[in-house]
Amino acid sequence: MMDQNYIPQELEAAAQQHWLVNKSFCVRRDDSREKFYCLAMFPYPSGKLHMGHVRNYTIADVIARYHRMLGKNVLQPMGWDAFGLPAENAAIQNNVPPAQWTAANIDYMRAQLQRLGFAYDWDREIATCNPQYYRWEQWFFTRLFEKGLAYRKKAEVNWCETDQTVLANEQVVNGCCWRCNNPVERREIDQWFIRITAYAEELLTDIDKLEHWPEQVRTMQRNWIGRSEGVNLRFGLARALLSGEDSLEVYTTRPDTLMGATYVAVAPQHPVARQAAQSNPALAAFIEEQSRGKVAEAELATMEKLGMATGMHAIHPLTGAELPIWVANFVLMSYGSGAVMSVPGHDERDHAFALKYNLPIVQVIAKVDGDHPYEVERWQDWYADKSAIVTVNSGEFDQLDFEGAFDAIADRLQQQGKGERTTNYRLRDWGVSRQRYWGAPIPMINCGTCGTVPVPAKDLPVVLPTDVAFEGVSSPIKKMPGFYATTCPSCGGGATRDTDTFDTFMESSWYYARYASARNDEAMLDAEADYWAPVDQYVGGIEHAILHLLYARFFHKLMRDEGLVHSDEPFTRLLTQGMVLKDGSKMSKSKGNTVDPQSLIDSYGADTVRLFSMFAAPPEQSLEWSDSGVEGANRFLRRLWKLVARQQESPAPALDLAALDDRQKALRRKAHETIAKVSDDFGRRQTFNTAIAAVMELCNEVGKLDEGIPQDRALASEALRAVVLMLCPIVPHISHHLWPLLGGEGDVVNASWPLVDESALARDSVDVVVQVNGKVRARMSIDADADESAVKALAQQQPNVARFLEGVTVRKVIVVPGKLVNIVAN
RNA sequence: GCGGAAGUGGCGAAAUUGGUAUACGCGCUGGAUUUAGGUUCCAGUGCCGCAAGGCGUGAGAGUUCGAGUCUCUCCUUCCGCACCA
Repeated sequence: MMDQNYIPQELEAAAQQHWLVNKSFCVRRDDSREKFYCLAMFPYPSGKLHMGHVRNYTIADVIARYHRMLGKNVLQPMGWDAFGLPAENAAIQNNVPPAQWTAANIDYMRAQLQRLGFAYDWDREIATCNPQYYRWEQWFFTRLFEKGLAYRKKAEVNWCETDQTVLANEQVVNGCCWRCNNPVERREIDQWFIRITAYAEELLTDIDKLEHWPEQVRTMQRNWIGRSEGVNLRFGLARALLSGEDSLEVYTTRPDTLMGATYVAVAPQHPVARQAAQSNPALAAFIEEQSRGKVAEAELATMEKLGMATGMHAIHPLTGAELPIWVANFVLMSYGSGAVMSVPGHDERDHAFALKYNLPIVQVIAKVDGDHPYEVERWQDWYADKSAIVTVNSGEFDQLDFEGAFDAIADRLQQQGKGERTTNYRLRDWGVSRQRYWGAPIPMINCGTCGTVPVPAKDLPVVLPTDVAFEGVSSPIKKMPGFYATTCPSCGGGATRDTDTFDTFMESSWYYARYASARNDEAMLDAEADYWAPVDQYVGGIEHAILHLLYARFFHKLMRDEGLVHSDEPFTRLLTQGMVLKDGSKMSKSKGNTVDPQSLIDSYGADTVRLFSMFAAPPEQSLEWSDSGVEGANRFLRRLWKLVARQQESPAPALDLAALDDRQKALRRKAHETIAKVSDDFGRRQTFNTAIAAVMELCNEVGKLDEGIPQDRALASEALRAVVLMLCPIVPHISHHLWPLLGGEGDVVNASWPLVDESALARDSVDVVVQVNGKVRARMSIDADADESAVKALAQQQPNVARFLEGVTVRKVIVVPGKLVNIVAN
């Protein structure tokens, strides 16, 4: 006899123990079934789970369990993005080595995940700080180096003084460090880069293949890669530079406006600017000020245009005119060649700059219909519309449309060896060196004789020492000769290791593939990875729309080209879950509006927390936290428990379909309509909130059945079995216990998703709404197979309809079969 | 500035293909059970109106027999990018 009261704590522990002992979610290759790889973005082991984790992992778990019930071979692994700065901060604050802090956090959070009942294959668990994991990353990096895809260069980087480290462009948010929010400085330092720009075109075009990704993410990646078509062209220099350089390269997407160029502007860091500054202290001071780079980028965009003349001149490649070269604060050294041809007649920035410094402004583009005389303030309205413009004041290139002018001028430059068509990208190569301790050591050795030498595969991994003490904020291994002193693999002489570590985005760029061959110590990836890849469903936060998801796509292509996998993209379907809010704003420690999942699990059980998370909003939308909503979720589970308990009191007879009356047929129809709707919500729409609502409706109907009537009990039994199956992915623990009580065989986690009995959906009669001029005036129940003219006649006979038709003429009657009749009359 | 998403009861939300606006849940009101509180159960709950009925999906227009849904203009909020030549 089952307990009349729902007590989740004990039954959840029992279910979890059952799954663990039976290794219910440990999977291996099975070619007889379709595979399904479901993955949630792995957590950073920060200490304990927060509500965002719970939501993320619940969504993925529901999807994984649903596909398992469809009969697929489902892999859902879990691991730890274990390297990173917080471990060092904790080490410095609490005097605990990062490795120890991280391991303790992992143990605690693993227990929390298990307490939530997630269907993970724990045999595949990985932690990126484990040398067995990062050795393959080190090996792969040396392969990239050998292929010329990884290189070292001195580069100006974003330097965070607080964290003592370099940041990727992507880690600079509004000119400040993404992590500590302090202003970022610029410094020149030796760095390792990976040539992501070599894959820019493929990364861009393959976005089109990601049809099951949110459009928002695809757009963001397209913009980030930032492809543009234009021309690289060279202005002659009136006097050659000291370096011997006698031309100045610029990039433009609008060569059609070349005849309107009246000056050339270079970035403050440009060689031309530097040389000019040598004999011009005022210019030197200006450049120094502009290079300080303390200004947030958002302000930069709206900042006043500032500049100084260099006194140097450039020779226009087509007219031969001498144009002044200016240093301008709005020209970026990092895009194109760091120099632009300025066309103040048509470019807003060039225009503002020309007005300010009294430089000539020439119109060379006109609107094609000619109705609109050129007005400097208004040209932006039509200048960008390349389909409706024509060149003017451009000598032999006059009266051409955009493409005509583009081609004529590009061809001319090409003929004269002064320029060529080019494609430019906003995307920069990926700087992966970090001057931090808690990361994977970069497997490179600097030898005084041989230069930079990769650590040979047989010597990998380069193990990060974990028994360290921090003095200040800087990396301890930089002061550990035991770590960095080594011999050159090439000449055998004394040499030093690189003491930098990899950007932690390196580890998260390929972990999804490693789960498939997590215990292989012979290779980075093997045939198992090829079997499971790509991930069929990836679930994570929108905050990774660019960084992680672009790097992972890049890595997948690198691994493909190394022969490790044979697909082009790592994630077939992407679901970006919304934020968890409380009182209208994002839950965060700083706002003090967090809810600790652990205390909720302790008081209500994991199923209640899971149910609320899935019920309160669709997965992509933000979720407003509500304590009473959690109560409601728990109340529903208690009701469900009681419905099943009531079933246990007297056994249900076999269902006798022929004996059902209309009321009973309606209930059975409701049950099967619900199965159809919930299947669609789970599979196609991924709207679990409406699926749950539909199941609740069905339960409300089941509650109205009369247990004194044998066939009512039979119907309740059938409906409740379907309810338990449909809820199983969301609330697996209670389902595990209710399933055998309802006569289910075996573990419910291995049961099949319920099927719709089409015959149950049939209707003898349908309810139809009757409108007069679009307003509902009556409802009528009619035979399901009534023909249209009969429906029209019946509709007009409804008393309340007839009342509204008095004194007017019926003009038209529209019939939507099975739904409504609209009588148009006046 | 550019790009994207959204705006529906007191609240979270639903309405999937242009066809009954507000399903489901929360909250609230009344009632039953209870010594009481809580739990549980029953009934009610968009607004105005005694009713008939009218009004109602950010604002305004349009298309249509019919618009939360489509088109245009505008407002607001959130998110992303931001001098990219």
